[in-house]
Amino acid sequence: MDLKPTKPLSGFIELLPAQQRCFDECARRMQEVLNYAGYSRLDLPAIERAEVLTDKDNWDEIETQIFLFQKGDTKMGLRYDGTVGLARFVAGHMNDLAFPFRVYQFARNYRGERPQRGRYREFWQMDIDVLGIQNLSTNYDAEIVATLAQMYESISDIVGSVKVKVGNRRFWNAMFEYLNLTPEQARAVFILVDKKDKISDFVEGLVDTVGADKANEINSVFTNGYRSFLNKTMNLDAAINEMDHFMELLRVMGVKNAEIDVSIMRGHAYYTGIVFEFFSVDYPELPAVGGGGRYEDLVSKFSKTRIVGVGASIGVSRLLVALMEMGKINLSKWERPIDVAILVMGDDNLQYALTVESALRNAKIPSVAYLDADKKFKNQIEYADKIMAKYSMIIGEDEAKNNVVALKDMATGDQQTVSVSDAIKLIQGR
RNA sequence: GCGGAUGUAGCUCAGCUGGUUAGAGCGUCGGUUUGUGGUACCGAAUGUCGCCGGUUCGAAUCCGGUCAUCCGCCCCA
Repeated sequence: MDLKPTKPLSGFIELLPAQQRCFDECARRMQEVLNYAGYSRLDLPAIERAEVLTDKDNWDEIETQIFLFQKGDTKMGLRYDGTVGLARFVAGHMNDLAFPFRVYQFARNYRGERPQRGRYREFWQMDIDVLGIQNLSTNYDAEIVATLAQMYESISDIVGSVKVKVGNRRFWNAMFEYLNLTPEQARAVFILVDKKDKISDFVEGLVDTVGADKANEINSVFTNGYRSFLNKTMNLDAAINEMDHFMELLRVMGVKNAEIDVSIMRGHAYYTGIVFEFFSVDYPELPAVGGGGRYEDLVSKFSKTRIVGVGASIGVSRLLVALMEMGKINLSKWERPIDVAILVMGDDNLQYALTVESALRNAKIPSVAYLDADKKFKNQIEYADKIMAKYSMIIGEDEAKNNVVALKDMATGDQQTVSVSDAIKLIQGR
């Protein structure tokens, strides 16, 4: 008989138990930060109607990378991020929500594209949004960045520290207006700036697109700084002041490692103002590990009410799984879930062993009994060793008869015969 | 969709210019007298050498195709 493959599909992730415990702990800490920051969790369906996931505006971008399928006459697909579902949800439950609405999702998302390092077809993402009706102060933009920074900080002992780079779409729109670019030129420059760090012929590209003079001015944003465009137009002033105010708020909220980098654009069509991306300081080879920005009219395809907001996401898989695959996360503290292995010398002693196991578990000591009680002792203690139990508790005829256990410290090899209650005290260090 | 690399045991890989029954380490299972592990020793199981075709007396090895995986590009998080 042909054996079927044991590997998951390309781009899908499986974690080993210790890795999963580490992942869960990181997720727990980040969600704890969100709870204190007043965010409610939303757990939406992974599958949405195809018409919800796609529309004519972004069909070309999305159609090639989305998992689409059909049941009967219903076309559906797997969500590729949290934003679309959130927009649908908010539009449908506006009466039940209080705005500004702070909300997060921690969920698997799916992209059908070809995988590469740090990019998966199924991945966990933490989506964080603040939504307002009609208006929402850009102060929330700063607050959400501060919240993200705290989330990263909460796991920095595991994944290292991050820095955040801040850009502004509004600044570039004002620039394009100031330079009188055609929409086609603006779009081309936008893409060039977005890719600036990746390409070597940035300036040449600008010259080809807008001519030498304007290319020079655009490039001077990076050589002389964005503030050199103050006092040119009202919109430029507004955008520049917005960035400076934003950075001032980050400073007040204690965000470290924040800097303006106007080349941060983010490809998404829906961002309209401040945008930001988080990068690993300790592992600069990783792509952005999170980011987001301000958007307008998110909900317009579901509702006539104008909803604006600021959203961000943390690529949890990208960050954690990539580091695990690189061997950069010390998993030793996640590899020891069990404190006590109860070794049972023969079926006759099983019942007593089970009462001991219950006593340990009631005392909140993670413990497992080796229930193949007729297996050789050697196999049992090898198992205790393999799961890295701190203690073995050996239960044979004598122990069962006298209501005691032989407690063995697996690191030192020391062994003593004590009552169950004394064993619990010893294990708990009292 | 495009380009590059790689497909041999559960895992990591070795097999030089084609030559009989295909190897190592790790892991798994068993054993070194059946209440003492991490070390050591002995033994065992497991492969149609990714798939199809071609060249050849003979192919894991050479050639073509195909599929898959990884890396990169496009695009994106």
